[in-house]
Amino acid sequence: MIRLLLADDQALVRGALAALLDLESDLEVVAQVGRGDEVLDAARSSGADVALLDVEMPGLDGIAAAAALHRELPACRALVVTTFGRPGYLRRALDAGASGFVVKDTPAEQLADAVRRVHAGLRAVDPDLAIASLAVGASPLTERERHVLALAAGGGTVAQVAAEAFLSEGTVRNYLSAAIGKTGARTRAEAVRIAQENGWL
Amino acid sequence: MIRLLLADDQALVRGALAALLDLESDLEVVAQVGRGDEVLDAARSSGADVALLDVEMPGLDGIAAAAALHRELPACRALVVTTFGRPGYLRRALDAGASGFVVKDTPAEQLADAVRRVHAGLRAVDPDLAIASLAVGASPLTERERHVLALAAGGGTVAQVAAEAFLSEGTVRNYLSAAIGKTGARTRAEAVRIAQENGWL
DNA sequence: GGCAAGCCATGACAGATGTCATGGCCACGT
DNA sequence: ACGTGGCCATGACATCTGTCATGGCTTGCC
Repeated sequence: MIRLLLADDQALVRGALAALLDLESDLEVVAQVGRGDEVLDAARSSGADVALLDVEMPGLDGIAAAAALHRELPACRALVVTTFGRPGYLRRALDAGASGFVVKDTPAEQLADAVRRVHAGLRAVDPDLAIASLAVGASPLTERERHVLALAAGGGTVAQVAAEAFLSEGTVRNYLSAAIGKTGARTRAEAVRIAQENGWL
Repeated sequence: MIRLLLADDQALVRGALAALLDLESDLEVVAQVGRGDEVLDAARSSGADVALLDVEMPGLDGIAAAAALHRELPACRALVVTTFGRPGYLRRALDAGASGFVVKDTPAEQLADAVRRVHAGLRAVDPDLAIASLAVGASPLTERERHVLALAAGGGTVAQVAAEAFLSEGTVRNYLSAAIGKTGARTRAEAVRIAQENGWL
């Protein structure tokens, strides 16, 4: 019997996944949480074998939660389940020590298989996404560029971003310009969109 | 026995919801689709009593699908189930003839109740969201302003938007300026973000 | 008809944005 | 030690954006 932990901020989806997985005779949902920062404690106290983690969660995102699990509780494997098949997410999830990565587009029948593969010590990765990840590659942005672009993503002006990042306005403009060039965008807003789609923020 | 149609583009969520609802003795999932433009046909051929519609779907969004159902097949009630609790969505869904509106944050137990209420001819609406919808009110944007802002949301330059909308650049700037003013934003990007959060696009 | 209100459309102008050239600093290979 | 390449930081300049004033058009209301 494989013991499962579910982490997803949408209660309806969490409950529905629990119902789906409980139908399998060899699977058992032993814990459910709605925040990333509750994953570690819940995994410890429930003795889960596999944790299904959504990427988008309050408190701590699913990738950071996977990293924490891998470090503190390596016996509990992490399987990241996400809405958005952004290539950068896959790479970051694997770097964080996740054993599997599944998009919510995949047929329901394959989820239980992915859980079993992960529990057996194998990897479970969406093949299409793996190819896309290779094609897109790692983020071309430097740390400062990423940071400034993330601040600008909120829609604030250069002056606001400069104040938040403790940089001069000219420097902020320069980083944004570099980010625009590297993403192949023509405006700041387009650069934000492209970076988000690729999971670079 | 209430007959259900599920429409959600994420196969995993769709399957999981089906598993959850099939656990209820008085509910039966008779059809599942992954695109909005397949809803009407599926509802007709399956004779569903209630349709659970996600808002974000390819082909036709859930709100438009609800409108089509209401017009062509009034015997089948529409219950909109969405990830994003954007106030504008609720208003537009009700205008389109939907009988209920549920956010995916709500506890799983309440979904079956919402289905039963809708089937009984009652309305099922998230109370918090109803209040938020009243507070935000309808979109302050005119049709042209909304259209131009939606085009600009992609991150394109004014010249590109002007070409797509067959307007002069000055006019496009004027609409964007009006949209920025009405949303209380300070930049175009911020106006896009605010409009999206309120479901005005 | 006369009039006000609202939407559509445009151009001129001030201010914000994106590009470029420049320079300091650090790590790396020779 | 020296040069190379990469990242960080800044200011000057051309371009683009957002604001404003203006006018035509339709709609609804005395």
